[in-house]
Amino acid sequence: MQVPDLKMSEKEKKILDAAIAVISEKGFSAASTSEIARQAGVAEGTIFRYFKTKKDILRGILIHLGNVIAEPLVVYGLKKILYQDGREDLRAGIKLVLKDRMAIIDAVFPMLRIVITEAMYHEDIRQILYDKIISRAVEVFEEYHLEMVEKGLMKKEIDAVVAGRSILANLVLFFVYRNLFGPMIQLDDYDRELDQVIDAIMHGIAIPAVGDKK
Amino acid sequence: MQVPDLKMSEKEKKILDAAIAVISEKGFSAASTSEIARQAGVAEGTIFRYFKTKKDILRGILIHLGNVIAEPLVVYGLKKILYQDGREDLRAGIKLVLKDRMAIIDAVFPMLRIVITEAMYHEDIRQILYDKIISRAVEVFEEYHLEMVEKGLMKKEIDAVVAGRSILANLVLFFVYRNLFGPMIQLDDYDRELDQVIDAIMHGIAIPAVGDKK
Amino acid sequence: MQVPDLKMSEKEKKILDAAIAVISEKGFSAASTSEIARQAGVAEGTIFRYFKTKKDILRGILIHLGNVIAEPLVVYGLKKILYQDGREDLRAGIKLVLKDRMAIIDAVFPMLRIVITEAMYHEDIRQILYDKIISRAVEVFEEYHLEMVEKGLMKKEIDAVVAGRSILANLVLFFVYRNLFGPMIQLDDYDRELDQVIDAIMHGIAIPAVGDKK
Amino acid sequence: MQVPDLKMSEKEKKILDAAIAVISEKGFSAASTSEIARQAGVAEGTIFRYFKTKKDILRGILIHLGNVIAEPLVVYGLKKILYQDGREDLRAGIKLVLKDRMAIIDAVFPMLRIVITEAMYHEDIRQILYDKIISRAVEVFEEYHLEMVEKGLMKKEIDAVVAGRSILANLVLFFVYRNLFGPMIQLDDYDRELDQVIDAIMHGIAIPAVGDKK
DNA sequence: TATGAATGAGAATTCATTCAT
DNA sequence: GATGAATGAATTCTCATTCAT
Repeated sequence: MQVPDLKMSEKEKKILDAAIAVISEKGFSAASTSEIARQAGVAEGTIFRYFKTKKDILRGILIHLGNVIAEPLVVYGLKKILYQDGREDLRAGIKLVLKDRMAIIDAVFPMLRIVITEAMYHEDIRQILYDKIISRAVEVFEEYHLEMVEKGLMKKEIDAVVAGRSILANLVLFFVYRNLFGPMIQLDDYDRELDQVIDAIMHGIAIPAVGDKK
Repeated sequence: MQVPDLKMSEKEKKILDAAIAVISEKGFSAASTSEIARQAGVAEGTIFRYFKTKKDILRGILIHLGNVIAEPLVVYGLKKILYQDGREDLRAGIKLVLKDRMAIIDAVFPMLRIVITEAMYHEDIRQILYDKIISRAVEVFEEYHLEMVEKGLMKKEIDAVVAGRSILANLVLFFVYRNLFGPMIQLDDYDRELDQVIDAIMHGIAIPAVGDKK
Repeated sequence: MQVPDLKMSEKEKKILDAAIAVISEKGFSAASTSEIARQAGVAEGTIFRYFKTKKDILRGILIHLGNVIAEPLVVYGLKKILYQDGREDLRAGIKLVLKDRMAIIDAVFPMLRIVITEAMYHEDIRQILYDKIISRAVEVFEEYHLEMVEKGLMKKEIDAVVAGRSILANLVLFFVYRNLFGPMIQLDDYDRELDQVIDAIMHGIAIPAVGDKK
Repeated sequence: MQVPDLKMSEKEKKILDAAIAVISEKGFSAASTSEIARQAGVAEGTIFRYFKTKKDILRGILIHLGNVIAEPLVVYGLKKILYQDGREDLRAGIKLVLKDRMAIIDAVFPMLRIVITEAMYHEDIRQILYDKIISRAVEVFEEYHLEMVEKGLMKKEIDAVVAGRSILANLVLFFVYRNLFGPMIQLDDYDRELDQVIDAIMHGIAIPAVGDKK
C-alpha cells in the first residue's frame, strides 16, 4: 500500500513508503538512510530535505500512521460497527471490520511492526503513539462500550479498557501467530480459527459453573 | 537475575548478563559491543573470544533463554498449575503463577523484550523461539487444556492454542499497558484490574444471550 | 552599516551584507550559503547568479572593502588628521580619528575580521589586502610621517612603517583585548586606558636614561 | 617542531602534529579529519580514540600550547629576563629572548595562527586561551613590571597590561608583517628593523616636547 | 530573472572486528 | 587467555552547486 496523503509531495510520499518498507524489514537502527534513499529512488541528501534527522523519519511514520491511517481505520472503523451499521452483534461487527479492513491491516502491518518495536524502547515514541492513536481508540471504544452495556450486550463489570484490550490482544496475537509463525505450524482454517478467537473474546475459554453468571 | 549455567565460564556469564542488560535497554542494533564490554567489565576483544560475532551474542541469549530459562519457567511453571498444585480453578492458577513467578518474569522481561523484538525481524530467531519455547509451551498447555476439558472446566470448542493465546494475550497486554503507558494513564488498582482481565479471559466480555450457552 | 555602491544591484548588496554578517559571525568555512541566502532574503540559487562560487563571495567582500570602504576610511581618514584638521598633535589626532570614526570602525569590524582571518590562510587574499589597503595606507602614512618628521614631531630614526605599525598594533590590541576578553577581565576606564596606550605609542614604556634622548 | 610531551603516546603526538600542520594551513573548519589522519599516517577512526570530536583536537592544541609550550616560553622566558639574567636593560632582554626563542616562535607560529583565528570566533576557546596563557603571562609580566618600575626602568604611569601589550603588539605585528607580507614588500634588514621596533616600544615614536617628561 | 528542489560528494563519527602484545 | 589499540567500512548528515520551472 502506498501512503496516501493530502499535503504531502510526491517525493515525500516515496521516501516515506521506502522508509516503511526498509525499516519494517530490518528495524529502525539497522535500516540505513542510504538504503531508504535507494529504495525511494532519490539521492540520500534528498531525504534530509524532508526529514531533518533519521529519527524524524520514524516520527513521520508515526504521525502518518496517526493522521492518515489510524483515523479512518480506528475511528471510522469502530464507528462503523457502532453507528452506521447499527449492529448489535459484536461477532458480526468484528468480522465485518476485519473483512472490510483486511487489506488495510495487511498494509498497516509493516508500520505497526515499526511502531511497536520502537515504542518498546523510546518513551517519546510511546507518547506519540499514545496521543495519536491509543487515546483516540480508547475514547471511541469507551463510547461504544457504554452503548453496548446499555443495550445489555457487554458486561458492565469489565471496564472498557480491559474489554477493548481483550479484543485487541486476541486479534493481534491471532494475526501475529499466523503471520510470523505460519511457516512453522500447521495452520487451522482461517475462518474457523477466527470464530474461535471471537468466541474466546466474547464468552471466554472457561465453562461457567452452574449459577455462575460472571 | 543473573544467568546461571553449567558449562559457561565466569566471563561468559558476565558478558551474557551485560549483553542482556544493554541490548534490552537499547535494542540489538543500537547496542554497541564496547558498551557491553564496559558493562561486563571485560575488554572489548574478550567478547569476541566467546562470541565470534555480535550476532552470536544474540544467539547466545536465545539459546540461553531456551535452555536455561524457558524450561523451568514455562514447562515447570505450567506444570505447577496443572499437577503439583492440583488446582482446578483457572483463576486461582493464573494468580498463583503470577504471584509466584513475578520475580522471574521481571528478570526474564529484558530477555523477552530482546527476543520478541528480534523475532519480529528475523526468521531464524523466530525459528529458535518457536522450537525452544513456543512449541514446548503449546505442548504443555495442550495437555493441560485436555485435562481441563475433561474436567468440564474449559470449553472443548476452543482449541488449546486459541485458549492459551487468549490467556497470554490478555496478560501480556495487561502488563505492557501498565508498564509502558503507565505514566500516561490513570492506573486502576492492580488487583481489581487483574481480576477483570481474568474474567475477560474466562468468561468473555459479552453478555450471553438468553439460552446462548456458547 | 550597509554596503553602499554604485554598480551593484539591490539584490547583490543584500547578499553581500548578509554574507558579511554571517561570515563574520562564524568564519568563512563554517558559514553556509543557505544561511547567507536566508539572511539576505533571497533564494539560495540567487546567490549563484551574482557570485559564481562561494569563494567569490569572499572576493566580493574583499573587493568591496578595498573599493568602497578602504578608500574613504583609510585614505580620507588619515588625510583628515594630516591636512584637513591641520593638527600637529598626534595624541589629539588619534583621539579625534577614533571618536570620529568609531561608528565606521564598528561597522567595518565584521569585514575586517573576515579579511584578517582569511588573509592568514590565503596568499591571494593577502595580496588583495596588501594591494588595496595596506599599500595605500602605508603610502598615506609615509607622507604624514615625513611631514611630522619635518615638523620635528616624529623621530626620523624610526621608519614610517615601524611607526605606523606601532600605532596600529597598540590600538588594535587595545580594542581586541577589551572586546574579546572584556568579560574575563576587570576593565579599566576607557579614556584612561586609551591615554596610556597613546602615551606608550608616543613616548614608550621605558624611562629614558639620563642623557638618553633616543 | 614536533610536539614534545610527557604523558602523550607516540600516536597522539603524531595526530596532534598533523592536526597543527593541517589546521594551520587551512583553518579549522576547512581542515578535514581525513586529511589530518592521512598526514598523521593513521586511520581516520584512530583520531577519534584520542580526541572525542574534531573540536577536541582544537582544544588539545590549545591545552598543549598552554601546558607544554606556553609555560616554558612565556613563563620561563619572561622569568629569564627578570631573574636569571638579572638584566636591567629591556632592550637586551627582548633581543635575548627573541634570539633564544626564535626557533620556538617559528615552531609556535602555526599553533598561534590556529588559536588566534579560532579565538576570534569562539568564546570557549577564548576562555581557555585566557586561563591557560594570557592570565599567566599577565601575572608574570606584572611582577616584572613592578620590579622594573622600582628600579626606575619603566614608567609607573603606564599599567603593566598596557606596557606588556605594547611589547607584544609591536613584536607580533613585526613578525606578522614580515612573515605574511614578506613576499610583497621590500624587507628591511632584520636586526635594524627590530632595533627600531624596540625603540618604538621603549621610547615611542614621537619626539618629546621640551620639558615634556611624560 | 529568481526560485528552491534535488543532487552527490564529502564531512564527522561510530563500531564490529582483528591482532600484536 | 585477555587485552585494548588500531582499523576502515559504513553511517548520518551537510552543503555548494545545478537546473527545470
